[in-house]
Amino acid sequence: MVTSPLRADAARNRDLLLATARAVLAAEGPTLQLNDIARRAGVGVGTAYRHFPTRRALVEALADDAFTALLGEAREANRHDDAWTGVAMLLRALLLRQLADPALTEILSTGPDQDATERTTGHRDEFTTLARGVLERARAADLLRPGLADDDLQHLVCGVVFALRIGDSLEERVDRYLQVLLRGIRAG
Amino acid sequence: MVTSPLRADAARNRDLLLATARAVLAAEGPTLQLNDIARRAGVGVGTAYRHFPTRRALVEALADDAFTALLGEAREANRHDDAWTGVAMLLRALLLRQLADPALTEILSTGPDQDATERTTGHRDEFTTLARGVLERARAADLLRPGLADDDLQHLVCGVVFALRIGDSLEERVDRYLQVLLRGIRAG
Amino acid sequence: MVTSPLRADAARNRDLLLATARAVLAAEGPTLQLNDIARRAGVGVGTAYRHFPTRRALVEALADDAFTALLGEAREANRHDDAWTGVAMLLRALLLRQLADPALTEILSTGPDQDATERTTGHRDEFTTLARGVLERARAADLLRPGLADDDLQHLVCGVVFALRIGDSLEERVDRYLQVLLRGIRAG
Amino acid sequence: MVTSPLRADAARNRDLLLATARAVLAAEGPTLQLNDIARRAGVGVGTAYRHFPTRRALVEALADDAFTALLGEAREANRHDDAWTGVAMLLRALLLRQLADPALTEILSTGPDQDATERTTGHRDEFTTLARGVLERARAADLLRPGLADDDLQHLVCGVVFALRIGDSLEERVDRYLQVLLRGIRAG
DNA sequence: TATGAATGAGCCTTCATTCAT
DNA sequence: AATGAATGAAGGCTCATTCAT
Repeated sequence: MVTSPLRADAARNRDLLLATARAVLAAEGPTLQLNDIARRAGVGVGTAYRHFPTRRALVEALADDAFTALLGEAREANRHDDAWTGVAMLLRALLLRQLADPALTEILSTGPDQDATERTTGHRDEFTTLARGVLERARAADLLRPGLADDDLQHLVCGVVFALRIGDSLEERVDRYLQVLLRGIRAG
Repeated sequence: MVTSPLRADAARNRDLLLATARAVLAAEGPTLQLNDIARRAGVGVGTAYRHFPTRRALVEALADDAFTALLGEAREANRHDDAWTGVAMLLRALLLRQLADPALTEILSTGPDQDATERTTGHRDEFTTLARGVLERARAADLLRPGLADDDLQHLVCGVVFALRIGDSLEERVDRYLQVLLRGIRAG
Repeated sequence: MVTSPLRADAARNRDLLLATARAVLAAEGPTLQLNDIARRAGVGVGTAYRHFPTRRALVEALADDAFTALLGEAREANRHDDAWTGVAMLLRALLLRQLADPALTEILSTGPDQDATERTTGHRDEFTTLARGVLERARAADLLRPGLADDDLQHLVCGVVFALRIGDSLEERVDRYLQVLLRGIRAG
Repeated sequence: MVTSPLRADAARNRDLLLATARAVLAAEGPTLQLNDIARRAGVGVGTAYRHFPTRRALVEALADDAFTALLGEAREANRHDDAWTGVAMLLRALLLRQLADPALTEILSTGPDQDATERTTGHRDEFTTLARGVLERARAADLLRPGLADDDLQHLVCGVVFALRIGDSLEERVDRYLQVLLRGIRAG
């Protein structure tokens, strides 16, 4: 079954809702209210529910661009000659993409069983595969602290994101925290 | 003026409410609702509000034991001969206490301006002082990665707590993550 | 922009709420509770709040007809040839409209700063202007006891309404009290 | 049955409650809350309820002094040589006492059937008798507008009180409004 | 398909009153 | 007699979701 292309007006509404939700998410934190988004988008609640039957579906749609970009960066990390540089690229991308889009953090911090769309599950699987590649290479070269599972790394990055969001002046702390993480997971 | 000891029945209710809240917090996450706690404790809503006028007051009361214990451990870390061991003791205590009591994480992850009681503000100040002592000693011995502020450390530990809570089998991951953090913040 | 006409069902609910509120107000005094009105109207609370976001908005809507009618009568009073008859018409209308609709008394007895709608503020302003016209004409002809401000008159009528509502058999006392007032404010 | 004299401490508490209630009434309007009064008086709620089992009982106790003083003035009015002066004295006293003590207005604006104490009922009866005397004398001398019942006068004064309380700068309006009333009720 | 009115469960909070201490 | 903790009905309001138009 192929998803039928949206009618022009339906597509416009969908984009409008996403743009509005993104703005609200950035400005007011992760308490998305479909009602509120619909009103601000100048669209009926019913329309909002048609496009995004659950809050989760909306969050996934919001995160989709960031997730796609992240996959591209993960592929690049995988291709890089130097194994450790690959790890650094991967984690850096994972960190920055989440900082730039809180919706992505919500997706990555929760289980795949909560995914509303197959698309997100697919992204998740692909990312897992790519990350495994990057990390296995590093492990093969004894660059990674022994005992760290792939999931551990992903969780730790989420943790760093959380740590960064606690205080102010986030931007100037990003590299500091990233270096701590990288040094911490490195062998030796 | 000394706070008068509670009447026996009042003390019983207070404890009942705290125990209930602790159980709910552990089982269902940080969405404490005073009404709900009161109902589950088999106590009138009014009683809950008398003891804890706001959600924050309840969380602080919940966290109080853990916070007190943490202070004791921080003092111990401060007294330890070896500066680096002191740091490890401090961060380990900070990590374990939060894992054991989610209320403590809420207190530590939010601003002091939200504190409802002076007692909590006092704890916070004392912890800050103790931590500064521990960390300054380590800095004086060039044991700590340059550029890390005291707050950074506290935030990073909160981040590790967050990371640990994302997945399952939390206990077996604790030491792994803690080692990553310690290695990451160590100089050299 | 014209206020769009309500959908048929919305209009029905609005009218239902107003009718219910009017009945309750007449029967049980000025303690309007939105929750209660909604329940009695057989309508969800949310519906009540959608139509009347505050108690004040409801009271203003209730008083609207009476206020509009009062404005008509005030215009008529203003146009009447005889200045004193104009005064009598004005005060009589002010008195009778309040007796017929307690909501109007609430509006007139409280400050314009509490108005929820511009419409009510507009009514209030227009009434003030009309009343000033009527009273100025009477003052110019030395028919009004010196020293009485426009506001005094309005307050005194509210006072007479209050006096009438204290006891029973209201109707037969109206003219008596009105005559007392008219004689009292007349010069000489 | 004679009311037993209060123990000294009980009398002290009673006075304390009354003084507090009077202050609150003056400062914050007629929404007396027994709980609140008790707390402000530094007395247990239970004690407040012992002394004043209902809100009404408290209001009556509050009004008692004013009511007693009013009776004295009514007697004086009754004794005055000039019948019309007697009326003026009576109404003036009735007006000023209410302005000075809102509790008195509440008593006078409600039915005798709501009285909690016999004492208040007695006051009410005595006042009625005295007022009847004053007014009958005036009627006998054809000084009073025909058709006005004793109750009408009392209600009208309550209305004037209400009118005075609507706006600001109450004091400077008292005499103006009182003159309106006196002129209005006078024959001719 | 789009709309937005309607719904009502459910949370927060207050306060009059009772009753154990 | 005094105290004040406990109670819980009740009111205010929000918001996720459904459904008539």
